[in-house]
Amino acid sequence: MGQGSSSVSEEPGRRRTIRDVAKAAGVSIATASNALNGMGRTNAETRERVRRIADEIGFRPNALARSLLTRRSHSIGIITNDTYGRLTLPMSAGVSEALVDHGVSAFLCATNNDPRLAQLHLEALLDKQVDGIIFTATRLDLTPPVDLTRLPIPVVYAFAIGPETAPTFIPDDAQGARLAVRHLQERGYRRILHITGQEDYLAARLRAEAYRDLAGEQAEVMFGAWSEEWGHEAVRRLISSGRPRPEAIFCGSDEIARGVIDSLRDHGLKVPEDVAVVGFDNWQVVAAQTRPPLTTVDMELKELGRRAGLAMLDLTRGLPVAPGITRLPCSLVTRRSCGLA
Amino acid sequence: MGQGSSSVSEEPGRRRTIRDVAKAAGVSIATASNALNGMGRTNAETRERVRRIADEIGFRPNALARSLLTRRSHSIGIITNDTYGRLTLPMSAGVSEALVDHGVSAFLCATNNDPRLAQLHLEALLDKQVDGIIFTATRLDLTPPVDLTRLPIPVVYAFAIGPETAPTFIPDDAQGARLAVRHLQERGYRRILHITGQEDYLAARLRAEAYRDLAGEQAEVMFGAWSEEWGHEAVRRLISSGRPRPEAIFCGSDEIARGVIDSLRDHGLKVPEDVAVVGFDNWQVVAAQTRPPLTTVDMELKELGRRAGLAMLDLTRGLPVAPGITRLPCSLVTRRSCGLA
DNA sequence: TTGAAAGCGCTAACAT
DNA sequence: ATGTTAGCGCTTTCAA
Repeated sequence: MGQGSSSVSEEPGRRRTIRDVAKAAGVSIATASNALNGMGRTNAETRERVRRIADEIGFRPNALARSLLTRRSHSIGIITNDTYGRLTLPMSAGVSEALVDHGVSAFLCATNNDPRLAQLHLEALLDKQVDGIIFTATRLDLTPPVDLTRLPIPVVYAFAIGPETAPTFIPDDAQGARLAVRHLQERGYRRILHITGQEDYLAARLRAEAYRDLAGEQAEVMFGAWSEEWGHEAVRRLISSGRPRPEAIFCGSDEIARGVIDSLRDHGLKVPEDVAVVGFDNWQVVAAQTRPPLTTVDMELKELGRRAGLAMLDLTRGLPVAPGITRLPCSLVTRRSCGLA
Repeated sequence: MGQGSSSVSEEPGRRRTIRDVAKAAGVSIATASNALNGMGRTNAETRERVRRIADEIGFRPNALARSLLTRRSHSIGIITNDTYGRLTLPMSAGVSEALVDHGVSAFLCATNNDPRLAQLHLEALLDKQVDGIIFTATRLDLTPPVDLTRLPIPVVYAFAIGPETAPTFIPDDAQGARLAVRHLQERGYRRILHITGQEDYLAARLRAEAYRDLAGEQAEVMFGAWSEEWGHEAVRRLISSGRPRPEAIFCGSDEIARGVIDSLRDHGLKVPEDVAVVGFDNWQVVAAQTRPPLTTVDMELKELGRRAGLAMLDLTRGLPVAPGITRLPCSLVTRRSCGLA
């Protein structure tokens, strides 16, 4: 009843517990807990008082204690093989965006594809009772460096293809490729060439296939490395082959596109007047800096991460989530490499 | 004593607890705990048996329960304003590398510089009882979007300058710049120009200052944007000014260097024969792709992260850690833009 | 509406 | 060397 007992602020270093709140409000711990979380079970007046006091003394519930009881840690793990950041950071920013409002935080584990490291990280995550794990990689068809199929918690795959039973979110590479090719065709470009990366990458095959479907008879795919250098080399071969040159080139990555554009210029060919070029990735540092700036396909990685985060949220709440692959649409960012908008 | 009671595997879904281990081993919970963690306090034979059984039934201690008692969560938070990844991911990979062997995991919080988001993340971290926070940013002189100075836990700054009382790890920009300039001078280049980014970036000023100290009378700094375009523009100005052209150009970033190199080529100047170029960042996608490949300064971000992680480890153990700025050496990666090795 | 009590899984005195 | 007990901070029956 007495409220003045300022014995609350003894031991200034210690964090306030619900005990402190209860004492200061002159109620029991249970009532304090109810007032802070429960709905309706407490007298409105009491509830207000408890909440006000909790606020005043700066009470914040210990999530560890709560989790121990509720068996939900409100944290998840993101396991990635990416150590470079281009894909993983936008993705996990998207994941966090979906989770942070629900008080869920994400442990980021960079494995560098090392099984030992991956195992270590996984054990730490499991011990910390994460509610789920999101696996993400630098290529769709990468096998996780550690077995994720027998875990007691849900696993979601993002930019990586998991087993059929697990929700998997990947960019719709075929749709992205169609976006690019159609964009070129709509502007009147007919003979379109596709210069892309390694054929053993699923993404490369998916894009090439979609391209072939649209490009007609003259469809021609040049597989190579995912590098600027390959862009140069491919153009060099093209020119020296003496064949009629394509009206447009759809590139499998912005880096390749950059090589292509530079090489085209070296050969006295103007982009887009002589040859139009489209890229794939919308990797700012590359796409915005080509001359002219590159029209390219954006995989919407942040949105991809957000969707993966949302799925994880549902999963941890016991809600049903469709297993299997969900392909998320890519968008086209138009700059100047296929003529003016 | 009877050990055969295979009642252990009731409820297959539930995770094993130390209770299960104790029961299966026919000892008390305390003894089981001691056998698993304590040193010496238990009979060697018992210890072995307990450990073996724990292993067999797949027991893993619940870190939440342990943390509640020990007041160490073995997790930390990394708060970054970077949503792009170039700096943050290598850094936090370094942090993790230092921590993972000690069972410490890192929550990654991308704030996008939004105070609301930062506050949200911070509260979640604090509630989860993280042992410490590492703040990191895309520029040294960035003010955190949320107050980090009154926290009950240690804060370490990495690639961001904190208050004097906090351990701060940043690259030694001056030393990096000297590395670049000396490298040029050792190869006989005399008139060296410095083209760099925005003057209001501390890093730009630090590098420019170090450059001026070494470059002698003809030292000249051109501040501008951190972009490839500025590299082009700067060279254009240089040429059209009609002044004698420099023998070498030290650039404040790889992107600027790329613009410079391309522009030089456009003007018919050969790198390194006519003008040598050095960059700063060693950002693979840029530095390895210039023609010729770029000799550049590497800030050793992963090592920086590792050091920050190590400092955090000490701090959470109550060991003394020197407050204030620690500048970590940069290294020079030689490619071909200043002549052959 | 409120409080007493049990207990999440574990560690750490203390007693045996 | 081992077991008993208390308790970390919280939620949740169940009784009052």
